[in-house]
Amino acid sequence: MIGTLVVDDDFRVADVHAGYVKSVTGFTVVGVAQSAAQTLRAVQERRPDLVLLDLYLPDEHGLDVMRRLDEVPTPPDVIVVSAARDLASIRRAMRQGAVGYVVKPFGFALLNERLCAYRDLRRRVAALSTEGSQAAEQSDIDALFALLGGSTVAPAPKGQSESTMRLVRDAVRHAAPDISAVQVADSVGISRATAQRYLVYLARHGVIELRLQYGSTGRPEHRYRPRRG
Amino acid sequence: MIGTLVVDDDFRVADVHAGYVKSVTGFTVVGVAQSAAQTLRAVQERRPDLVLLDLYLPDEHGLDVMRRLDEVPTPPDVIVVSAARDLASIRRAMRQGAVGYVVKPFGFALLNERLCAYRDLRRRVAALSTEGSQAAEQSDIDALFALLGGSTVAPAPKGQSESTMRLVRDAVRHAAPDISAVQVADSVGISRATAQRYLVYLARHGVIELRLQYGSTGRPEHRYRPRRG
DNA sequence: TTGCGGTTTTGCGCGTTCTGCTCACGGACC
DNA sequence: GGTCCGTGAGCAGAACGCGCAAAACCGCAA
Repeated sequence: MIGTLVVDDDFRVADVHAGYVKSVTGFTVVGVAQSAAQTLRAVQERRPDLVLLDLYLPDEHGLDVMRRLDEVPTPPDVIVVSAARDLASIRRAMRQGAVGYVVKPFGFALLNERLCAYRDLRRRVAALSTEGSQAAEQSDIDALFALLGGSTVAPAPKGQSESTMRLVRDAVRHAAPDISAVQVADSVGISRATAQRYLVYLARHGVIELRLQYGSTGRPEHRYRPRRG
Repeated sequence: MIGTLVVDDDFRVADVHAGYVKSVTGFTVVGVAQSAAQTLRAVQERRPDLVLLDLYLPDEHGLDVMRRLDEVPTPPDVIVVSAARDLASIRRAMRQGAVGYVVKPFGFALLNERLCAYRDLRRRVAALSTEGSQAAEQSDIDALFALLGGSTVAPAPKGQSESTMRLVRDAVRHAAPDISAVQVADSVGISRATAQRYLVYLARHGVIELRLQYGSTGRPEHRYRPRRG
């Protein structure tokens, strides 16, 4: 079990995040903190493996807190969870060794993906440490760093391109609250048929959600939305 | 140019590494250090972008040095260079935000690959920072973390020449607002196949940007444009 | 309640165009 | 004269748009 500390200045948001974490197999929530002071104390007392760290805290900036997390005997890993999307914060988080960075607000799917990637990383580390030879090969190290990036996307669907996939996914992600196939086609600049092909693929793989819109005459319209818990 | 500080307790090894770094286009060596104290001073004085950090230093362990590098005004990135292959060191280096970990002894090819990956990462960051909106998308952040893994592409510039690369790059740079593969081929005076080979390489390494042109029937055309606002 | 026509949307095969890969040719450097 | 590196030509297939048929709903009448 991966003990996780959830940090957010808004306790309702923290609760939602904690709920997400709990429903991912292999993860438990060992505490919830709403300030830098609470975070540091919780890390020292509960010894979490992972911290979901918000950056906007009332008493201190999250990235400064993060730097001090290294000073405890068993420093936790950190996934930054913030509405801050400026490059400076992202870059600094990376430099300080964050294993992930998700922008709020986000749905369950995104966090689930990151947590699973982190779980894979830990599993790989555990597998290496139990192997007879204590010496890791360069290829093992490379594999670990590659897991940091996360096997985020399925590399190559058949007959579909990565660029178009991103366009369609972003179109759905920015649509509020949902969007139809023709709207996606119009927004991206592709034909309806192509848009539908990609939407079906994304829905089948759980990246987006499908809802049927009834009411008017004719066949019900498929409306897509980004996956929320 | 990416200013690099090479750190190794053995000055001959440091010299070899410095030679490697210098021969990678885009990198310069701004200093060489053989101890923790020298490293810290050099970082403060020379402000390198990147540090090739050995772990076995006479006065202090490299990972402890690394932690203190964050405290300077412009903290550098770190690639760990060490004969230590134990999981604890590797794990801690990752947690502290190392962008790479190469085990000694290694050849030029390996270091070259890592440096190229790091250069791609910087280019990507620079491209994002010059884009009008300061707000990065989640997908952009994901891409940045994926570049940390680096194993995404084989950065072997094999079968390509430097002069042709410049020709293709300049052709894209002077095209407004974007240009197709056949147009590049026509403009430079090479075949379409060759132009495409170079364009793919440049796009993969973040020098130019790729956009798909939809609308007409048939496979969409790849249109390339230089990276900037 | 059930069946039928109308309507709108999805789903799929097909043709089209561009890409990416493979292989053979030509020049340069030994 | 052999070997290697970069290029050009040709071909399989990747990824799109078009158009039609089937699907799935609603309304209405029997």
